[in-house]
Amino acid sequence: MPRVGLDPAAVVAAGAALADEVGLPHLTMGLLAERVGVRTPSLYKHVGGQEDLQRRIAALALGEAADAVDDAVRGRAGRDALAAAARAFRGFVLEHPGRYAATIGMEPSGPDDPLALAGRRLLDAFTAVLRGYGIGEADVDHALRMLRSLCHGFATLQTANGFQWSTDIDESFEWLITFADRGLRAM
Amino acid sequence: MPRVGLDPAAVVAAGAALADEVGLPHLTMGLLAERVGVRTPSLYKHVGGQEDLQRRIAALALGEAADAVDDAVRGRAGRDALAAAARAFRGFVLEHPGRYAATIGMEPSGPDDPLALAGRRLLDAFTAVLRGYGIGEADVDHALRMLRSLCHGFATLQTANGFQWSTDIDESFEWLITFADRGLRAM
DNA sequence: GCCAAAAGCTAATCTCATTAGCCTGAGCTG
DNA sequence: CAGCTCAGGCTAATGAGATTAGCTTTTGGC
Repeated sequence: MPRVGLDPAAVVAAGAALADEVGLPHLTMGLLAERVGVRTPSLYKHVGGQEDLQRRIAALALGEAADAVDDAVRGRAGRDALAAAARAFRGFVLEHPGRYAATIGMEPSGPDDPLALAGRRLLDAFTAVLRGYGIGEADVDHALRMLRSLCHGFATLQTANGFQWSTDIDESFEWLITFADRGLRAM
Repeated sequence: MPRVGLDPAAVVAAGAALADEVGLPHLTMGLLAERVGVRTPSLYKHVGGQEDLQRRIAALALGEAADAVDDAVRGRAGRDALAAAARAFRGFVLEHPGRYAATIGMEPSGPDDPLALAGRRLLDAFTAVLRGYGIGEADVDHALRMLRSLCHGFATLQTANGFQWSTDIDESFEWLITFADRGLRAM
């Protein structure tokens, strides 16, 4: 039995990649095992099971999304920052639909759960965008939720093919950025 | 063997109700069979299988959501209409999270698929809201997608417990309605 | 070289979805 | 009223997937 040299991180990374390829619902332990070159039960030496796997994929995805948004925002402010953040976020979701789907409905088990930390980082990245608009203390949380709903809603609807009719989707997204920017500036 | 008197509609309705109670992922054929008082295989006399069941639940949900939004909007215009529609939509999703979840990622098989018709009705209801704002022809589709992303994103994030921190969620939703209203009026 | 733990594996179990094939009762026909 | 048909139930069987138990082998530290 040649050792493959797996570790939890490798399994999770492979699982995330596979989820992006075949869709989260079709990510099965057997398929993942085949992908990493072991028999199914061997996976349980590295992850606790499907739920644990999905949880770790979710944490990975949120961390990557936070990195992407962070990078995009760095050095920008105002509308530039907003547009860069929104595009980076949507780009990430479209490029990694499977791993992003793993984050939906996943609740951190505690405040030091890696999932919670990654989620916090993503949130902070968007908070930085708002800072450039000089939003009042009382409105920051609401504005954050609005931005998050917009980006999350748009991106998930698009990956689900939820926009049926013909108008160009990228154009709609740019329109939406402009809409949000104007609204925030008008506060 | 006492006949139970099932038909597809009854099975779908029970399935939708059960999905709301236990969550869509936990809706199993066995559980549904028990709920309607037959053995599992008997369900297949009424629906084609899990995928068909979910499809029908989705169509039911979209139709009900369209009804709810339609009713809410009737006789209102402008901000009143927008607020009523948004609240009705979110209310529906929060009250029926399971059946609404069934609609996500579900693509109509053709233009006369009941799913497509129900989706169209829901869309029309929101289009009616926009009419009151006198949005230009070129912007209607974008604005519609924006509203949909906002409502869908907010509602699904809320049902997934995606809003962690403490600020009141209903308050955020009202804030969001105001934000959208101001943006639309400023066009 | 020896030992313990880690990392594989096979075999077995359990839950579900789905299919095959049987049975019956309800309604219609003669 | 007897008999036919078929829709709607049922039991039994199959097959996918997740998971667990328990065995074996490699690997790293002494």
